Amino acid sequence: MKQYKFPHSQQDLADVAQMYKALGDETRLRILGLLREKELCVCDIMEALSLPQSTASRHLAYLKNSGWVSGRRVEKWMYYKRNLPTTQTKLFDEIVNNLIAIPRCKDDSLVLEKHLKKKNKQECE
Amino acid sequence: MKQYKFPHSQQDLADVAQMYKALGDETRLRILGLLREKELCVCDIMEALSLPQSTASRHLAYLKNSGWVSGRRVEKWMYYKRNLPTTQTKLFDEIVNNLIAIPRCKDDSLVLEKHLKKKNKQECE
DNA sequence: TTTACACATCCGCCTATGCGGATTAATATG
DNA sequence: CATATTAATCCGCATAGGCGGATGTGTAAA
Repeated sequence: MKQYKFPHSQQDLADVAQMYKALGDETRLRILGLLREKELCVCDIMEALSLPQSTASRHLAYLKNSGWVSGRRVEKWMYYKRNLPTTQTKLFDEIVNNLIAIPRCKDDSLVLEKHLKKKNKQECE
Repeated sequence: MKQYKFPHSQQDLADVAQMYKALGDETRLRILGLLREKELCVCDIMEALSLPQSTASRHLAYLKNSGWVSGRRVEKWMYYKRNLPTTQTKLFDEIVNNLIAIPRCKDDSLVLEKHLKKKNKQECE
């Protein structure tokens, strides 16, 4: 899996989908919830969520590769923390509104416009 | 798959994960992009994105079951439109901040606090 | 009721991804 | 080097979910 960067509003569609994919798992959401404000090592997360070590580590790797967190080694421990966005942020409604910032989606809209203009009340209504 | 409702800030963790899962696919992001402001029928989406009919229909069903869109039949056509959130919205940074509103994540935080207090500088630092 | 159209669902196929125990790797410490 | 600790990766297995052609369903018109 390639590396993705936060934020994603100007990136490829695949990158954006990848970031959301990372949020589409209960365990990863719980981990992100813990990392909301604290930097934590793997053992903290394991114990707080009662996860097997391999499970905790695997999900942290997934979150890291999706661009949500980053890790640094301190002696024997790996500490993970959120990647903070570099731009101001918004939310759910914005999630959809911001899709227009993705080149592929912008192209799609143009195609749709052409299509709607062409059929122009001939079909579908 | 059970039905989910927008917005999800007070719902079960599984519901939240399901909504994000729906965003974790390029085709569904493109479809949501088209539905940003217009109500469209399946054939519009098929043609705008050059998708086979079964593919368009399947993704729309997924988006509907995840709570992102709703559909209504008008004669032969099925029109889909976004489900508008009922509360004000924010974005990426907020996505993580809002995890604390999910009961399971809140519980997790309490467990973590207990854990951190217990080890209290005995290990890991 | 037959036909046509728009759409939903079924189907087989294939890849992605979840799980957690076992193993490997990295980092101390003796 | 031997050992302990922490975390990453490997492994086999199971399920979710992507794909698109084929088939089924609802609606309308002839």
